Amino acid sequence: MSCVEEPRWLDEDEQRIWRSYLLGHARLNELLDRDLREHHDLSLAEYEVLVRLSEAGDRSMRMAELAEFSNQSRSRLSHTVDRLARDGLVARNTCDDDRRGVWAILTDAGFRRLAEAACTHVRGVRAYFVDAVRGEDYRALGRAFDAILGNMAAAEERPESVSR
Amino acid sequence: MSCVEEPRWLDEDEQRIWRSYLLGHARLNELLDRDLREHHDLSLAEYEVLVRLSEAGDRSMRMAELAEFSNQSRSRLSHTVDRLARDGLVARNTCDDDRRGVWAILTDAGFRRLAEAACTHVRGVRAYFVDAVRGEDYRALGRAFDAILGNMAAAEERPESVSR
DNA sequence: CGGGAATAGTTGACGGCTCAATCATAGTTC
DNA sequence: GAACTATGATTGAGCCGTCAACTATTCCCG
Repeated sequence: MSCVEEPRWLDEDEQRIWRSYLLGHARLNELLDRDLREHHDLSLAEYEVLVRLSEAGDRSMRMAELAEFSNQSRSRLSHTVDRLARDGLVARNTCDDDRRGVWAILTDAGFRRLAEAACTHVRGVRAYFVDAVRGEDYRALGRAFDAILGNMAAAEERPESVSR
Repeated sequence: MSCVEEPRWLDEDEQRIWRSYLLGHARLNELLDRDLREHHDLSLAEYEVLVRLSEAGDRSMRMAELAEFSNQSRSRLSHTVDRLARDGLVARNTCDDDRRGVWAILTDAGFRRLAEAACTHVRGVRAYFVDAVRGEDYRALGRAFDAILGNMAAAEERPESVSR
């Protein structure tokens, strides 16, 4: 299926900024992922899961909730937790009150690994992201992504989407 | 290998914005990728390659250069071009003056497919990114990612990196 | 010229992600 | 309570990306 009418194309500035964002994100992600893999044998996705578990009460969370918080599909989370469980960093426990459900639990080994990795990771996030941007622009960046998120959420509500 | 000394942790605002960015990017990317795949059977990576080729003189580019411009490793580009060539959207031509080299060439079918896809894609980039952000914040976002890119490039020059 | 280093690109194995199908359990309706 | 539907999570196939090894060509330097 293709698009029925010409869109408003991006002007030069709009395009330049869009591409800075694309390139910047790609490079940053690559760097942070590599740091975690090299030094701590964790992918960004795995790290994210450990972080969210560590912040939860009892260091545990239901799979569906964990999927949301760690920005992964349920299926992807299943696989990620498989790997983390294989390495002993997370354990699974079936849920008593809803026996379809499963709790993912951060083990002590998982907590220790996270503590080490967080140190490296935060250092990177600071050096390459937070501290690289002027404070005023940093706040603007926050507003920008909040707007993007809000707008996407609103678009999902609306009946006819952008693409045809 | 782990990190030797405590980093300066992110304060609440820094962290909130960092996470907005992570989530916003994840959702946006998902959406744009899905639009391209559903309507035009192209991944974002494939789309990017077609775009860069279409902008080059003669609709063709050396593989190494194309890899840079489309933000992919050379190896990844090889695979991506494999797929595009299999679908007849790109052709390969060995280079006359440097016989190690290969030209990737956008075919007519590739150009047509790109024209269709661009329409959908630009519409999405506009709706979900460019037009979702206030003009002032949009420019700030550009400055932010330019700073991030500049800073990473500078860091690569320096001897000792952030991670240990 | 000859040999070693550098460069262009490809390949294949492996791991991660997506998608659709599946299983098990829970809720709902008559 | 039987049948349907909805929900929570997993599975496996297939595609994509990464990494290290490889081939082929060119460059450099004595």
